[in-house]
Amino acid sequence: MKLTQDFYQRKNVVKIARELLGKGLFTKIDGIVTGGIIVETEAYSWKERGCHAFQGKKTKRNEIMFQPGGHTYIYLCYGMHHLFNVVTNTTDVADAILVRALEPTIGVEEMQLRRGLLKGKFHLTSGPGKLTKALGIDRTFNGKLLTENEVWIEDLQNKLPSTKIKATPRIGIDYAGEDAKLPWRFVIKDNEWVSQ
DNA sequence: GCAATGATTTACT
DNA sequence: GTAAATCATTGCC
Repeated sequence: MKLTQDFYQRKNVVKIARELLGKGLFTKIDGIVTGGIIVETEAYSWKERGCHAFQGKKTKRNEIMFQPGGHTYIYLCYGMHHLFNVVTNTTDVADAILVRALEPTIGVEEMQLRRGLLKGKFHLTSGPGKLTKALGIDRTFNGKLLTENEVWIEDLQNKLPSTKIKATPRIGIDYAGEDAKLPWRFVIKDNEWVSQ
C-alpha cells in the first residue's frame, strides 16, 4: 500500500522521520523494480542550521523543499554522491527527511550491477550515497512525486515496536553548531544495514 | 588516513 | 561576470 500525500503533509517532520522506519522505498526504471526497507532516516527543518533552507532561505537548489510534502529532493554532494530526501509539511514550509540506509529486498541483483563489485555483504545500500546509486536515483528524480510510479514509499505493515527504534544525533553536519546535537537521526536497532 | 569531484553559493571586481 | 570556498560521502591508499 503506497503512502499518500496526507502522510507527508503533516506538520511534525521528526515524527514522520521516525514513522518512515520499516517502510519500503522503491524505484522502477526501465520496468525493473528495485528497493528495500528503510532502516535509517534524518529529519531536517528550516528552523535549524543543518537544513539547506535554514530560516526559510530559498535558492534554486532547495526550492523543491518549499513544495507541499510528498515530493522528492535529490541533490549532489561532494561532487559524486546523490542524496535522497523526502519533502514534508505544507507549501512554503521547508522541512525534509534524508533517507540514509535501506535493507534490500527487491531487485538485489540489479542493484549489485549498478554498484559494481562489492567486497562486503552489507555495503549495497548502507549509506546515503550508496542507496541512491543502487536504486538508480540521480538528479533527474529531483521534484518527482512519491505518489507516482517511478519512485515511491509503501507501508509494508511491518510492526516495529518503539523499543527497536533508536534516536541519535545526525551525521556529518558539524557546521550546524548546537543544532548538530539534536537527536533527529533514527535507526532500527541492531539492523546490519544501518550506515557506519 | 585522505583524495576525488562538481553543482551550488557567496564574495568579490 | 568571474572565482573561490563549501559540502547531509565513499572507497581506495
